[in-house]
Amino acid sequence: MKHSGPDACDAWQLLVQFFFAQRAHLPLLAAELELSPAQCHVLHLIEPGRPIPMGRLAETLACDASNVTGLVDRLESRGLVCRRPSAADRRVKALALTPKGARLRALLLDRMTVPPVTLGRLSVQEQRRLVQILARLLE
Amino acid sequence: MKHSGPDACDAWQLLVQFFFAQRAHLPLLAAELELSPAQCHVLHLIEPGRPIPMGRLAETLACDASNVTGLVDRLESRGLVCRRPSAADRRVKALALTPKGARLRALLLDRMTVPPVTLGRLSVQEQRRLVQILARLLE
DNA sequence: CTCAATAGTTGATGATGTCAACTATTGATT
DNA sequence: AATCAATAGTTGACATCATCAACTATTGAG
Repeated sequence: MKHSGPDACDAWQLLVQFFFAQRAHLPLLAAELELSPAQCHVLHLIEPGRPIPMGRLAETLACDASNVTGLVDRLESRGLVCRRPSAADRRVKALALTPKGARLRALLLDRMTVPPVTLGRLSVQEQRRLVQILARLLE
Repeated sequence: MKHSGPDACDAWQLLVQFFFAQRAHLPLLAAELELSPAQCHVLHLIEPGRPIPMGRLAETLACDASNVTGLVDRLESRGLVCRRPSAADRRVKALALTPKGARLRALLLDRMTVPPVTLGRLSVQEQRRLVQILARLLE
């Protein structure tokens, strides 16, 4: 018994293709801000004013906790994030953006969300449809 | 003169979000096949029966040529790809999949293109629309 | 109070990625 | 034909990414 029809497979295949295409762009974009792709991902996940425990970060990144330690070490040494011991549980350390980190994050999101020219080939109606569909995909 | 309207920006933002969500899945999926994310990308780019020069690979991956050397060294030592000197230009080496490599690649694509459950939430009509839109985005 | 479980760090190791320097080959200019 | 800059790929040095195992500190259940 098949869960997804041929159209779902086609769509997914295209999304995977899109994913690999983007994967190649990220290092260049990151380098311009003197970040690595992994650091971009971390910065992307720490929302301003919403500190996040390191453990949750490891979970979202699907990587080992010790990897997060190193990643954060480097970001912290550049003054982009800071570790704050949690009041509720003294084992956990919450990561917060410094003002400098928040500015860099904003710049990063800004650069990343400049749509490529190909998006301009779609009509406004198609763009809206795409938004609707993707929103349901990600919810 | 405006290049992209607000809808294009929204759409792109969602695609970026999708990208980061997928990025976290890849290492797990790759590990099941005893591959790294980078190796998945390489394998994805070498189509069976269509050898590709190492330089082109570096270009597509947007990374240094020396990086490709190491990447290919490891894949070759596992018998997944082989370097073939080009007849036309003895400087270039074309990468081809071995039968074993082709099988692993097929397995990889198979696993990657299993649509996530969220795609099933879309109607078939929406799926078709998504396919149409993405196809134009990637062409 | 004890003790297993959890959050994070450390150290060892391998993979990824860059850069600079190198070899071999190519192709254009003289 | 001889030269020489440009190109394809490799090598070595080095930083980063990522895993694992072992460790410390803290928590929470019994």
